Amino acid sequence: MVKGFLNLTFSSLFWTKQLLSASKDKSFGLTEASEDSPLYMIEYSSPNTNKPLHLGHVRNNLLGYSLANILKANGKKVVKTNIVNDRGIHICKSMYAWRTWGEGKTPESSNMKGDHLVGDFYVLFEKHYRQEIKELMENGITEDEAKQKAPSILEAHKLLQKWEANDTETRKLWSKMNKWVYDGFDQTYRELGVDFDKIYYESDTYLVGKEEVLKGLKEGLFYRKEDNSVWADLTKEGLDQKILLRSDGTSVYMTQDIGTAKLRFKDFPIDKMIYVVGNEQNYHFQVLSILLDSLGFKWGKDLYHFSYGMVELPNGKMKSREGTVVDADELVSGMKDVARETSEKLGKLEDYTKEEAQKTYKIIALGALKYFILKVDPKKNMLFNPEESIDFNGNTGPFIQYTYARIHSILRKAKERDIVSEKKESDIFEMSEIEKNIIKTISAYPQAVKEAGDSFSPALIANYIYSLVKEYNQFYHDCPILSEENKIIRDFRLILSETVSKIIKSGFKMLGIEVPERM
RNA sequence: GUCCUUGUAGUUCAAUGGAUAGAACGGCGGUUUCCUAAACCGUAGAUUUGGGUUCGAUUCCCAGCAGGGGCACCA
Repeated sequence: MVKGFLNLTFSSLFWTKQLLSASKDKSFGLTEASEDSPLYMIEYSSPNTNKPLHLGHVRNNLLGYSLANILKANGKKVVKTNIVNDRGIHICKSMYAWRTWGEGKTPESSNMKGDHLVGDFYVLFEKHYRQEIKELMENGITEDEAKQKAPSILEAHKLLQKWEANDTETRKLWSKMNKWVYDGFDQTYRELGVDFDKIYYESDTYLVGKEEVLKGLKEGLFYRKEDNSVWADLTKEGLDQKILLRSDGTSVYMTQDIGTAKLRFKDFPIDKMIYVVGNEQNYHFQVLSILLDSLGFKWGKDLYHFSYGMVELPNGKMKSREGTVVDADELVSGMKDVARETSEKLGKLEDYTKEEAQKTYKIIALGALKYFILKVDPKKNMLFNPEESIDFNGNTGPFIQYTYARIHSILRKAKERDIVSEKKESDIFEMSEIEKNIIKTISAYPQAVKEAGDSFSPALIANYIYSLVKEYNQFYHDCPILSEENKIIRDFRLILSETVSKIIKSGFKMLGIEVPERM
């Protein structure tokens, strides 16, 4: 007993038993889903189709994908879903700009990813729009009025109305441009290594939401104002009034989310619905939960808003209008360049073919990016400095990948020398403190997985893996493995190393990060 | 204005009410005839302020200060 704490020591035999049980278990720390496991649906990504994905989406995508893996590892059934906001004024702005100034440009003709092309027209729209507002204001019109009366915005609204009225030509243009965007998104998703089991489109769900709202109106849950708009009164819940249908009858974000939710629960036997959406929408989801509940959906009350923090840049928030966004595609390709340069400088992969090397650069680049983002508590805002943030040394993805690669280098050599380590309990040697510590950490893996699942936190996995690797590197530095003459100790250390690498791979898989055999 | 949220080394991040607040980057100083030095070791350096609860508070409560976000017929 020291200062009221009970300090226990265990024998080497105890620790070898712990290690062997972890080593022999093929899915150590993981729980398989069974027939009656609950089904979790996770919505993430949820892009608008008027611009390419940026750093904020990257955090969302990585968190959503990782969360899905973590829940699977905890024995849940998981359906990953994406709600694509494919309709609305934003895409109409791009459509108007393309039709007006696009000169028939296509992704092929301009050699551009479709999402970037469409995004450029959105920016072009905003530029013209701002100019028009400025001119109107110089003619003595108030800012509010100018924003509504500018010719560009009137045209965009006209397109939106035509879209809602199913105008053939408008729908054709809309389909064409959205298709460009989807091709671009698919490429980015593939690059990031994220995927979905089921994609919903708001153009398919908004009418369902509208029906629900009108039904609620009939039942007296909502009320209609003189101007024909429909509202929910949430003052009883301590909130305010919320608009559900505009005076022209068109639906808003909230309405669409109600429709999407209804469709999803019709399509899947969902036990828990998780929305991976930024914390700027906390209020929205609070309201959505109440509205779904009052509309009689029993699952409304316990929907879970996985509310993550914003990604900030050194000079503040990302603002698309001010051009201070970090583009997802550029980010990834920049990371790959740095990975390649670093690797070439160190001369590590000289006997690799170009393809093999390229593949490894990608694994390292994405490892760095993903780990950097996922190691931070999802709930908190995080700062991203494009110049300094992504490092390959220290507490980083590549540091952990490097440890994995070194272990596998040893395991390859062991194989070459036909060494087959005997997996049997033994206490005939004195284990070092660091070896005991590593086994202690290994034994804590199942608990770490469980806690990450309970608290929906990829950061816990990242931090766990880091501490394991930190300990292992110390051991690697201090203790000979293959060159250890005592075969019992050598085999023990091989098993220890192999088990650590297995956990690195398993934990990183949950984070969506791959590990290289060499680097 | 109102509601929510965050303040920890120079910087970016950790820390279930519990032992000496833990890392990384950056700084300074070391380690390579030895399984990958993208590694390892040493060193200096921090809980926003003031109250309260508690045997014990970075953690819980109240107030101040500072940052971020919400309160749209945007999504």
